[in-house]
Amino acid sequence: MGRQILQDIYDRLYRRFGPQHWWPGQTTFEIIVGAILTQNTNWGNVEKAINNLKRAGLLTPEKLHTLDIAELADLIRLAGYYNIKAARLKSFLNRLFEKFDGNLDRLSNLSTDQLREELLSIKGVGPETADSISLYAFNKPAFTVDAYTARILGRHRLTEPGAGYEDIRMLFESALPQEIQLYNEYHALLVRLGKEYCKTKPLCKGCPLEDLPHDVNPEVY
DNA sequence: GACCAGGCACATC
DNA sequence: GATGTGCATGGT
Repeated sequence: MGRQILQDIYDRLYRRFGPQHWWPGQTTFEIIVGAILTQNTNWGNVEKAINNLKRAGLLTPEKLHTLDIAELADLIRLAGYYNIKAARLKSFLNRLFEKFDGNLDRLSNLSTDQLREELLSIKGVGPETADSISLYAFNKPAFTVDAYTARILGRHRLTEPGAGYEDIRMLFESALPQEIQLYNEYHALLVRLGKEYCKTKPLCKGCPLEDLPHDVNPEVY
């Protein structure tokens, strides 16, 4: 199963939606912070929280590393789960300063696999966050899977019902050329499709994949 | 006033 | 190894 259908889906999405210009964020560090703050959270709220940090002049590794965790939690309140996320940002920063001298370039020098392992060993960084940081902050070819991706593939019966994160990631990475720009655009397009047509309550009318075999029974996913 | 959102760690079976 | 639960805000 493979290359052909995944390439076809990509082509359909790109023709419909065009380039998505991800990640929405200017600096490497801003992308990392956004990746942690957006865990199970609406992106609009994340932007407000990031703007709070920007306005306070705190959106650098040094400043956030020094900042009191309670003050950090207060600044990111609008992103939800603020106590947990403050702790997660801190655990990333603690690793960055303890092992990499606070220098993001040193993290960037790791190989794709090494970086993935390093990120996954940080408490609060799971597979999706690790891959989105690898791909969008450090330009490594790590295909990023998210809830929309799993839902879309599941509804079109392109994955087994019990497929996990790694299964889906390997599906894409083995079927597609390992190109950073392709991975970047594909994930962003799947999110775009998910937001517009493939929420838990599906709106299949007008979906660019509407004529592919699919099952919108919520029991399936 | 439900239901949802670009997850993750931890407990329990 | 699979499944359930807490974490929290603002938008629809």
